[in-house]
Amino acid sequence: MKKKPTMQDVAAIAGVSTATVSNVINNTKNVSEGTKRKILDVIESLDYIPNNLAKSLKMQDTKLIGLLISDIANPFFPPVVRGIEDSLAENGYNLILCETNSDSNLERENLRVLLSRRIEGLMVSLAGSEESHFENIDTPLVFFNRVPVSDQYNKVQVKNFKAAYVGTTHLIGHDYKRVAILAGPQHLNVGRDRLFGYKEALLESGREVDSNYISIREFTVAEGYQGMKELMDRSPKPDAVFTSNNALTLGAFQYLKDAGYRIPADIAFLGYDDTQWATIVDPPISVVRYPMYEMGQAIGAMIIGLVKSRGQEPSRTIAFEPELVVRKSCGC
Amino acid sequence: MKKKPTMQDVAAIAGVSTATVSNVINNTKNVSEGTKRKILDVIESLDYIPNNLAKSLKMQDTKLIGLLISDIANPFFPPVVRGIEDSLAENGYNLILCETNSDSNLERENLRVLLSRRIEGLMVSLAGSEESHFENIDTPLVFFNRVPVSDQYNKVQVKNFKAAYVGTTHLIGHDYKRVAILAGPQHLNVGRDRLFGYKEALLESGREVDSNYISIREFTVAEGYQGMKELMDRSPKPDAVFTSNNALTLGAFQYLKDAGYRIPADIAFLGYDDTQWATIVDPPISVVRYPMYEMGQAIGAMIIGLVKSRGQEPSRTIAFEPELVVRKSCGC
DNA sequence: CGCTTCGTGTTAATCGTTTAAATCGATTGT
DNA sequence: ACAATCGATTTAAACGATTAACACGAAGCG
Repeated sequence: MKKKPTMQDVAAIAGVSTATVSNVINNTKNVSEGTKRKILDVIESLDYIPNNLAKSLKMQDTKLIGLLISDIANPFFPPVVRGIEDSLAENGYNLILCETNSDSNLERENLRVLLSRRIEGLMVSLAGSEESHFENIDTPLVFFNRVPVSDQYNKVQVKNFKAAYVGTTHLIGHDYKRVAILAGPQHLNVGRDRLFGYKEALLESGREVDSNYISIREFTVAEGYQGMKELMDRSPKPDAVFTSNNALTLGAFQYLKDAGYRIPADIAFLGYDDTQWATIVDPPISVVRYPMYEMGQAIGAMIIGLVKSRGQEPSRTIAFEPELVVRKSCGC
Repeated sequence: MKKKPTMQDVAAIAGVSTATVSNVINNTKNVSEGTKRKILDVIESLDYIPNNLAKSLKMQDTKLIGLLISDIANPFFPPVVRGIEDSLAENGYNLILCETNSDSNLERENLRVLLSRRIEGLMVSLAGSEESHFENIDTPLVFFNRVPVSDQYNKVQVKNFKAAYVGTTHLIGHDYKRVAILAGPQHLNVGRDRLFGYKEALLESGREVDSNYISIREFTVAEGYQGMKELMDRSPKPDAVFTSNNALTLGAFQYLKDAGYRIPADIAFLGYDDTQWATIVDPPISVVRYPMYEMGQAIGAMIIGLVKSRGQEPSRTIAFEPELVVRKSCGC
């Protein structure tokens, strides 16, 4: 761990000034072939790597973008993050990752740290319903997935309402009589909008909304399991269910298996997000899905755009279309 | 995007020197209650957030740790990264994530930018078999998952040999006659060691190693599918298979389902890594697994330890024990 | 009363770059 | 022959923090 060589060192050994060294490194001015060669040789022999902190300080840019999410282990995020990373890398930016564990206080703290690191842009999937700490930051900001309602912000979203609407309508269309939903927390847009979509589909086809067939749960596997059990304990039992998040889907499916229900004979099943296992379970399950990698790319592209335009653009929202993938777990 | 206030600004408005401001922010010297209050007020009113670049430059530390992996969308990584993040956050470090897409050239490039950002430590799961670019860096370094053979490095590993050995032995013990393996690339330690473990188990129990029952494949779902097909086209067919990676497991399982084989009646199945779907497929599959989150924590703890001891410690290797989880897909 | 000690606060150098402005010798044009 | 121009290089001032060294008035002490 000896001290790393600096540009001063390079300059001294090559017998030139730091300005010249800087100029050959960045190709920013003409330097004679001779001195250029000499400098490059010294750089090589010292294993000199420029200090980007100093450069960033002087240049007022860091090529660093922050990402603030609840939990990378949530299967929704990895493909999205992959898309983001690819987008950023293409533009020479690096990603600094912070997890909030869905805790708004941690979110606020992490936000401060990121800002003090002078990130040039920030992408966030909200921890909770608290969003005031984002109000006056003057760093380009893109929300995705869990987004605030206010449209003063840039967002990359999913058509949550439509996803649930399309899914529920599909089930209704195949003549299931008692369509249930495993819904998410109502303080999150993703929870609310999907429940609304479900209700609207019911109402539009002349059905009633029966709260017995609605279970509102946290977005976890365990809650999905419990929620599904709760729904199947109703009498009469629902004959179809839409699980409005991937964790809920997994938990619900597990319960139905454990309890010995046959799908779709006893109950039709429509899940959320096209996870790896959707096609290998028995029966392969139908789902409402989004192009997650592409969403990630869009998020990355949007933040880069904002950074380059120095935040002059008006706020935009991109909303991705859901796609219904019909397999064997419900009417088809 | 107006210019952010600096410590100079705060000092000027509060009518003190920057030294004093710095001292109240860092609690590093006694400052009278009065001036402290005044300074804090100014900080508040300006929304002043210290510039960490300047601090890092002066202090020669960044509280930044690099992570170099092939692809966050590989289901192995998310839980590990979660563990790493938690470990780092606990110690006030941030994570900067780079993906190599398993390309050693990209790996080398990313390494350079990370070093130029003056990360204090680096964690890497190798892109390929090329590792020379890590040879002379004097930044604390921890390899995990895909690691170099040389024991001059710090590593957090998995007992790959043992995992395959234990798995294969289990299958042999339940009297399967023709135990096959879906093995990984032999230029990676994880591919090699698992194949060795399989062979060793066979030999030790007096069996022969039959290359007809070995399919060497890339670690992808598609290759798993093809590889499984290849194995089932042998005559006589294998009556048990060990799939030595999670992607291979998924692909292989998919093929067996598609081709209509019954598990374990037609073929016993032993998978790798305890993924979310292992328990909901039919039958629930037995697997060899590792505590991924805990591995992540260990990796994080190790790099922090190295950073704090300034790299004085001798190289260490931590190797996690595999655990055999027996479900319904093979003899039990 | 003179000397030290103490509590607060300031001065100024420093970290490692970038870059506008200055320097300096050689070349060019008239 | 002399000014103007040009190309290559250097000088030195930033960027925004930290901190050793110093300054200064008040208090303590023999």
